[in-house]
Amino acid sequence: MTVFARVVFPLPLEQAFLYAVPEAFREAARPGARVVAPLGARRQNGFIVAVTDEPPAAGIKVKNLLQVLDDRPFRDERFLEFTGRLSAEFRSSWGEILQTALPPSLSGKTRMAVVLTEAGREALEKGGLGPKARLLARALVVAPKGLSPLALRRRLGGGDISGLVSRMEKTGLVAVEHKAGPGPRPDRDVEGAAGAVQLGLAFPESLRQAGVLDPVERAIVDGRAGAWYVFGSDRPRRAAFQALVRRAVAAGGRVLFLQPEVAPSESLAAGFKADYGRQAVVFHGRMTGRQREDAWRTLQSGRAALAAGTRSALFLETGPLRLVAVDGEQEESYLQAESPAYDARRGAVLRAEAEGAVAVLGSSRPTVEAMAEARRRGLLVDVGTEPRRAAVTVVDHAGDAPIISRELERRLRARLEKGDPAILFLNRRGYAAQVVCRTCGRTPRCPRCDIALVYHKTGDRLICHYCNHAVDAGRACDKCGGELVVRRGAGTQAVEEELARLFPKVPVARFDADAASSPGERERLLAGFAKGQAPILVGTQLLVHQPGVPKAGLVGILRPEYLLGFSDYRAAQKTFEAVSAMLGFVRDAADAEAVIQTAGPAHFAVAAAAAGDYEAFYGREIEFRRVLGYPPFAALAEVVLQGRDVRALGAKSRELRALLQKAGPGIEVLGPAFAPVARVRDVSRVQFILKAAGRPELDRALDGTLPKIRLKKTVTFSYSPFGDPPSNAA
DNA sequence: AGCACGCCGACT
DNA sequence: GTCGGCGTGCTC
Repeated sequence: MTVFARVVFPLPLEQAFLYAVPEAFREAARPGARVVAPLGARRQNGFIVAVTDEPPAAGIKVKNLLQVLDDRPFRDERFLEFTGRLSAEFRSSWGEILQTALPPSLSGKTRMAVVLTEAGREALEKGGLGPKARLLARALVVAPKGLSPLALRRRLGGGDISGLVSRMEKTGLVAVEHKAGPGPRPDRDVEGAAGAVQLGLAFPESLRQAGVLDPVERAIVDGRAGAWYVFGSDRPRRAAFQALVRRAVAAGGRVLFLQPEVAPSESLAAGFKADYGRQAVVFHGRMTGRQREDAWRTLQSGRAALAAGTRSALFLETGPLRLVAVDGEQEESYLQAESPAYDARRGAVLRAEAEGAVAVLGSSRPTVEAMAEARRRGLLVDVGTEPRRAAVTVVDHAGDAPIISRELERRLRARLEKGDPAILFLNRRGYAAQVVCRTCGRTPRCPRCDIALVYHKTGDRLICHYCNHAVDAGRACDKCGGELVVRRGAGTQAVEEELARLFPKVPVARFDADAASSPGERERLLAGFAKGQAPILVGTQLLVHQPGVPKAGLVGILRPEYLLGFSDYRAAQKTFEAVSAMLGFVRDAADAEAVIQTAGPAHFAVAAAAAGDYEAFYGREIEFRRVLGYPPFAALAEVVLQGRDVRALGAKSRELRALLQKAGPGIEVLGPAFAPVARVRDVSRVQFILKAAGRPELDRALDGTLPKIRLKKTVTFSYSPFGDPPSNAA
């Protein structure tokens, strides 16, 4: 009887491939084992996801596996099941997900090398080669071990050389060698769980509402799976998470704790170590290979009870999981858009489910999608919201008024006299896009990205904010040759200048992508502000996600309504989130204050954020979603097609539209339209929005149509951390 | 993705 | 006849 293995590869392919398992590998070829298999003309590392004795369907010629790299699976079947569900839900490659779940020491791929043969060397010396072939041979002469096809291609200027190489291989000028992948993993030195858990004086925070966490704690203690949402402000929420971590660790379990950013993960791990006297591991995408390897080894030794990190930590091998926590649920950094696409918030719930652990998401300002589902399913744990102590003033401020209103100026002056620092937020760099042609009125646009260029006073230049393409601001209009004039707009640079006019003696630190382009520069700017050398800090969204910014006595938020202009059904939520996050930089004290200058003070997202009233925001937003049929009341998918050739892109997108419309009743097709970023580095982007009552309808439509469009495409689905609501949720 | 294959125009 | 670029389709 022949045994077959279903194998997935770390390639952007959704399908699995069937291979026959040679007798010698029978024992080792189990789900989760890494293998080398022939795929087309190459040898390719992959992962066994299933073993079966069912013969292949007709028309499929199975090949033998070449090698099984592990004598035991690199992860258990529950982890495999989790990644399988994740890949299916996000329509991303299972193999790519498994590849990212590999410790660095195992992530090496098989290498292919093109080497020059003796005949090739002779031909080169005799000059009997074409120009291109000669260049290739020259590159190989200096590389006796050969070059990978990719490296070779780069050395020859990046063009397609596959035809050339295969011809040269046929004529014996070059040979293509295959080098084996890395050997089996070294044996682990598993110590088993370390000594008794020491519950120090740690975790001093207590919950006001005793008992609300009881069901969650019971599930952790009993070792049951489950999912909950902890809603509340920072202090009670932290207390709740600490209580849950304590339960999980006391029960001998491991904790996976996801955070939106690196800094809180580091402090969480440090606090845990101090409190428990046990190891904790930090993991995030910016670590070096060596650091990742160390983290893996610590986890595999069994000494660490807690792993904290950003979205990539989702795949760490922790040992027996009891709790998967995700704080700051509203943060979009949990979403990975590039292949393999996945959402770590949904991933946390899926992983907990597969491994019999409890998943707990938390935030002080949940996405409405998560909140709605948590309520509907009875998963909401409200740990209480502490009122904000600082005062917030909303100033009605028309778009053409001076950048800094009288009101803000007055309060700034008072702050400065008290020696109290201030932070101003404005989400635009430079001077804003107000460069126009005096004759035809057009705004110059980036020739490659098709967005408005932004005037930067430094160097008197116009700069594209997507690709950094820059032109002289003194040039003539591209369209009519007229004179370009700079109309003063409102970017961070203009704010800085206005401040210099209003407060000539006060140094101002500007923190945006221009002024804070390097980590060193960022540190220097923030240190200057922290030490009081520059009592005013002006920043963009970049500042919001910066660790270690000291809180201020006054925070000014300028034109937050700008965010509402995005063509996205989540614009109000994004605005509420951004304004709330900026308000988080006000010192939590009765004498501290914030000023919001906006042309849309009546908009509920701005008003609710100003009032610190999540419920008010949620009530309005969920109603808006219901009325317009947006998630969570419908399932939505965004399909983005990309291509260099705009005409081909247009033809393909019309074709896709026709296919989608035929695909079924119950699918609403919006588009094609240019994506918000219509062109980046010469690649144009066209998007469709698909709306349907539920996810199954979307999948059916996409299954039958997407494979027929041969273009680079990405699909993003509406967000749902607890799983999709039923189609009739409305 | 990466690779083969086949087509076509350019060059010798 | 080569050579070299490019589009298309497949990989168990």
